[in-house]
Amino acid sequence: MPYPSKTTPETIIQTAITLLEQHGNQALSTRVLAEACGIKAPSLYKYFPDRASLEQGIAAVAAEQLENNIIQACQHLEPKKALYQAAQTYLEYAKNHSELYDLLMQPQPSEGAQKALWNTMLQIIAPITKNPDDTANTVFIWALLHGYATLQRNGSFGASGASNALLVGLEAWLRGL
Amino acid sequence: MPYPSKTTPETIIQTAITLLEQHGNQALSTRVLAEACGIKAPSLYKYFPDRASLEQGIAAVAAEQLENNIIQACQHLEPKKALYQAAQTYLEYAKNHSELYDLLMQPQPSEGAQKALWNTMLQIIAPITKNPDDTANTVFIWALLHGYATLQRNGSFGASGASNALLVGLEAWLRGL
DNA sequence: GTCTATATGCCGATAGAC
DNA sequence: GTCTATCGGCATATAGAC
Repeated sequence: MPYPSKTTPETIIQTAITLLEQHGNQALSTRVLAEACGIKAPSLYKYFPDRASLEQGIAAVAAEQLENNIIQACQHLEPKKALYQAAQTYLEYAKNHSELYDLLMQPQPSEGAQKALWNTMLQIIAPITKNPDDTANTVFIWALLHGYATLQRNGSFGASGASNALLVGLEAWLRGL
Repeated sequence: MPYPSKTTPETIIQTAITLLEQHGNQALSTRVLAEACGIKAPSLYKYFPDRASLEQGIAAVAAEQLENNIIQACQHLEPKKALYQAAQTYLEYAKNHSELYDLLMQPQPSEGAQKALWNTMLQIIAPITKNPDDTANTVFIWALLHGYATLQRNGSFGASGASNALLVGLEAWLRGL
């Protein structure tokens, strides 16, 4: 609660993200969020009509972060290198911001949030297959990355790292294209 | 509530699965489950010490169902055909029992439940790569299937089906092995 | 724009009688 | 093995004063 203490939708979302990454979405109640913002719970409703709209705002920020990370990491790389770099960036984001990533990938986020991600993936795939709207291969790569991110987070791979599994698989896929 | 009305852990789990698939895990409270079983909520605690153990029981049943479906569908198929068939069976189960599949894949299910799934996938992959313990490729395939299943369920692929994307990708991957 | 007070509902879990 | 009664807590959201 810095001294200027200006409450805006943006500051609320930022505070929410901080708490979210620490304790998960389910632990983020209106009361604790309001307290962290220096106000009381009912005051939040002056900025967001309900909880769903707050979560949409959070998801939009998360999508933008992930998108920017990928675009920045892949600039000026040749197509295949860009794919490897995008995959690594994607997985790192999902790992380092796992609760935020979970929220972004929930069944009903804002439609635009996931759409932005889709377009980002498409831009990575298109130069490789030389198809500007390669739906099938974009689906394939996104499914692979999302599945790997969540299974790794859940500990489903066991203690063994499985760290290079994705790289090996991607190489095989590229060879077989 | 059939007339014999014998309550056992198994009948409770079966009732829970029915309700779960209709309304999701979050809507499955001890009260509504008990009512569907023809008893009152506190009586459930005679069979399961807490909610977590109930969910473990449910996850175990789900894992067994999925495992059996895959094994049965792939019997006597040559390795690559078996992979295609396993993938299709996996995705169908995740689609037709989406709430149950969600529960199975949650961060903290019984450790054994997901391990059974892992071993099933391993048995599909091993004959293809001729490596009896091919961790890397099993990770790759499982991540692909899980990611595809969840993204499809979330509607992340948009209206366009993306139905053959997985098959096309798998073919490329097999060629590149 | 923030507050107090409250409505209304949900949850998991326990104690103890029968 | 099932019940009634209850504990203690959580949540989202609204009404109305200041």
